[in-house]
Amino acid sequence: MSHNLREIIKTISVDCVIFGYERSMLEVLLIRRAVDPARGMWALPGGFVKKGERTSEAAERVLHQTTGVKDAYLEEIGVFDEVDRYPLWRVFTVAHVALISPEHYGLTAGKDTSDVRWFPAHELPHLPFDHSAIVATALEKLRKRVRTQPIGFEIFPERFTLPQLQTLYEVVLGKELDKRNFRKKILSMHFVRKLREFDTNGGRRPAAYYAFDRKQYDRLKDRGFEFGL
Amino acid sequence: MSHNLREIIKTISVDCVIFGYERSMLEVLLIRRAVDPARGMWALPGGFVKKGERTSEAAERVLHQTTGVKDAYLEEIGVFDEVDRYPLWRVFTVAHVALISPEHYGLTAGKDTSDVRWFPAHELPHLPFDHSAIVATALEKLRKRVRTQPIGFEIFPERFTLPQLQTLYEVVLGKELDKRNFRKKILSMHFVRKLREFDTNGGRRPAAYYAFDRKQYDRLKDRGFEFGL
DNA sequence: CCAAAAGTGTTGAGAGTACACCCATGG
DNA sequence: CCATGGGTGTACTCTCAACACTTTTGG
Repeated sequence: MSHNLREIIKTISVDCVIFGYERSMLEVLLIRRAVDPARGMWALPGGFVKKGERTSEAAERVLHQTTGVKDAYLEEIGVFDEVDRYPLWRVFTVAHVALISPEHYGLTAGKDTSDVRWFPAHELPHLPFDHSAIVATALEKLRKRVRTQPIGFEIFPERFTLPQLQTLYEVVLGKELDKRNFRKKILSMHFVRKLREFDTNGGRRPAAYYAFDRKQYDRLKDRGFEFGL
Repeated sequence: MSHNLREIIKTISVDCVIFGYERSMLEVLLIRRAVDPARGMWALPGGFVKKGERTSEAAERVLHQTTGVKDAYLEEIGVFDEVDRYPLWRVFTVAHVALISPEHYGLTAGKDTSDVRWFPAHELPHLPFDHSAIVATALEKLRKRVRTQPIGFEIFPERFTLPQLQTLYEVVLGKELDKRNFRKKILSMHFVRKLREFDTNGGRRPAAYYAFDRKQYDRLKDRGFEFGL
């Protein structure tokens, strides 16, 4: 083992596809690369793994450094390791997906906002290396996950309306859902509870706010239930 | 890039959990380690990745070397990288699951059979490193997979009986299934067709042999359907 | 009073589940 | 003729999918 556990391992990196949900859109957080290769391009946040660190820890570190968020949903998607994916030397990268609530996220916390930005997941700029493939895989993973366990907790602020939640599902799944069936389904799971507050924005009937019931939510997640939509 | 693409990368290895189905049991292929560390112990087949190779290719190579099988179902399960998982130096391993049909498998092809053996998946010997955790994760993966797409094609010989297929599912899922419901389900998918041959072994009514219909099977797999059992 | 989105129930079809008896063979 | 496992059908329940109108607000 190395003496210096903070030294980096140049062969192994992590990259994070960080999803957030804002303005009724699924968005991905990109950073502007400050160093070569691909300096100046928008790319996935990532970095090399350190000697005393696991890849999952490296991914948490990257997430924390770019967003200030800890303890978010963060999951490995897979290894990306085409031989020439990185131009300078051989790098194996372990890709991760994260879901965070932009509200929890202090984007400008100590950072110049000009080098970290949300982009709509379906209108990303051209990305360097194999980052486009990584994003595509992350989206796929998200689509599968959405079908086997509820999302929302990780990606939403404290309170939200059911139409907002529905829009999230529609964006992720890429298809429209029936309002009534969606509500029926969500409410039957009992992991959200209605608040006595209302979203009074706009010329329309106010939408009731809901909040997640953490206990129920965790219980359901552990059981690993089906979520057919 | 290195000049010698066949040189190994000592930081990254692959390990394969190779499942087979025989004697009505789900089995795992282990090899007896010929070198230190853990020389003489039964362990997962694996090896270091080479410089000109992807991890998926390394896994295919390992599978081919130990079984003679190419083009089997082989999928990444994840990275296992506890800092001290390997006693000599830091090694990140990318674990894979494979399903093969023991019939296709020339176990003794050029190999001394004493150092490669099937073990019942639920009665494995004590394994070195983190290999037990890898097997546990592989089994979990298999359980999930079994629910979203049919297995059998990869793991079964050319022809098989429905009771055999049912037993496979029971072993993987760890619960008994109703004969009638199972047959109804399988037959309704039309990816198996009945042959005019029968398994006449034993003092019982002969079981009809079936074979997979590759086209239908692939079509279903692509659609990614639900397989509730 | 108009536009815009929130909210609300019912019905029919299909899938899953539970369940018991007869059949073909080898010994 | 007996033991062993193979093979078959039906009824009930529950979940999913389709579908239209009323409500509340801001402008």
